[in-house]
Amino acid sequence: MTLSAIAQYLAKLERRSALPPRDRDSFLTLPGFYRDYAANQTIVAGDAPSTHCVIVETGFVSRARTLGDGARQIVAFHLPGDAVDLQSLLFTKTDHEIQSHAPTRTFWIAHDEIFALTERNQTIAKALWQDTLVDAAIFREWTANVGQRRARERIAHLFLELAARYEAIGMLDADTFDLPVTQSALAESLGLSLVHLNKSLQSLRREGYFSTGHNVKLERKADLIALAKFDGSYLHLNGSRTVDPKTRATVASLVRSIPSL
Amino acid sequence: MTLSAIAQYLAKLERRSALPPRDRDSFLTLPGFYRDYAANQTIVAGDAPSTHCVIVETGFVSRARTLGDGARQIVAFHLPGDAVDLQSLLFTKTDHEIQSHAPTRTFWIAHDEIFALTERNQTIAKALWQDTLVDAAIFREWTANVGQRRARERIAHLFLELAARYEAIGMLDADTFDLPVTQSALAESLGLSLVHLNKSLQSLRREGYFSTGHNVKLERKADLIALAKFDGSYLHLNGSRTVDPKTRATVASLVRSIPSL
DNA sequence: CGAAGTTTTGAGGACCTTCAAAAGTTGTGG
DNA sequence: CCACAACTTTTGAAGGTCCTCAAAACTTCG
Repeated sequence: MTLSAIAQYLAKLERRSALPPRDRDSFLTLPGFYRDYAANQTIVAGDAPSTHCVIVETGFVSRARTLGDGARQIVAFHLPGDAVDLQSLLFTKTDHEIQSHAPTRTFWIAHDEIFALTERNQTIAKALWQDTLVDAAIFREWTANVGQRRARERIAHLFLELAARYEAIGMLDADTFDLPVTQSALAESLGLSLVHLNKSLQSLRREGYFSTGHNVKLERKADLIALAKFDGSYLHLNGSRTVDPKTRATVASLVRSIPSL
Repeated sequence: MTLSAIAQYLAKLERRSALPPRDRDSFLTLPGFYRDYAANQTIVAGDAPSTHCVIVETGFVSRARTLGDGARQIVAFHLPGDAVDLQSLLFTKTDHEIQSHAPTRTFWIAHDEIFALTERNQTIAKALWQDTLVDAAIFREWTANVGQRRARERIAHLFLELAARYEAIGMLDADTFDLPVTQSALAESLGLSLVHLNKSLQSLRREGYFSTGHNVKLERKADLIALAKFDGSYLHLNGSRTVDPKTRATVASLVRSIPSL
């Protein structure tokens, strides 16, 4: 049994900070509608007006930015329970394309419904804001990944990120996860040419780091972590804002005591 | 006369959506303290607890992520009137270093003060959230820049982004802006080696695209835009939601009074 | 079984990196 | 105000990573 999109998304938010039961209900009753897509379809076009927030219930989705000359950079992959489009909640236009890579079921919530909810519920507003900040942390990590690592390390890093995120939603089984994208899409997400991505993938497979098919099985996860120098804390998957007030006060006073330079 | 850090930041927020006068006041009276830094100093360490939000009043600041092997990726530059650390407002730890590249004056506001304000003021909460979303859009664009463009185009793109952002705060004068960073830092922001950055810079200068010193003068801006395929809409500099024109004019005139350094 | 899409292979060359050192610049103290 | 140290920019050269082009092999699906 698959949980509804909203329930999955709620679970994701609550992994970071729990919500009171009443808030939970008002979240779960947000009105919206479902929409299904086959693989390789455009869910939101690059220049579409931004009116709804899309949550993935099942499937696999990418967000891409198309540059002037036709080059595309995939800037995020989204798994079940991810909110794809909160990034454009406060803008009138999306600035990127959303695309399905596998049969995908989405739930659509009008922005106005979200505003109505956040305006009367601080806790939820904060949880949503936090979620967009986690996305932003992932964007930064991707910039670092593409800017500082070379092909094999980039691949390893991406696979480890996906494994960690699948694990968080209970969909990592024996270090194996779905990756229903073409090598061409992988290349676009890693800033590599298709040919070079292919050869790098092969060399990693040959060395037994992982095997790939419709899914990826990490065979030598520890070695991959070492190869990519992976540190998944940027994913903020475990409760991060559970700081007891006493600690907070102590830290604050420490900071205050640092003299100006 | 330079506007205070908060006033500059408020002006930045209001360029996107105007605030009612009362909200403006509660924003401007946020308590905090100033801290000054010489060039090339660490403002926030990579593993520091996240307790305050830092606004740049004057100077030039970078945010960088250090990878396991010592490689660094600068993921953002911040100009006067930018809030550097809103990205970690809802986390307990920063995951990046903040560094000054020129003599810099910062204003520090405790997170708790910001929470207290946003909890009683929806409009401000939304404006701050929106600001973090704009930052995220810039992160995405940087990923695309590093992933899809080659050295000369990357440089052109970065310079055009900085020019647009300086222009928005009234600090672009004859297509000239301050860039008080070493080539080494530039290289770290663009995912290039120092040597290759240097040679690419030289070739662009030789062809008359721009001249550089402590500041950058874009001599052939239109050609640069074509070279980089630059489309600055991701910066969300002009009112993207609702700005009442009168307010815009007021703010603009305030901003105009900020002199160049 | 054929058509369309995807992965793989090969080869040549461009882009970019690394290493190492020289030249130029900035800041400091005598 | 000069001299020296530290830092930054520039140069050269060799080599690796990665890209482009082009075509073959493989897979998927109607």
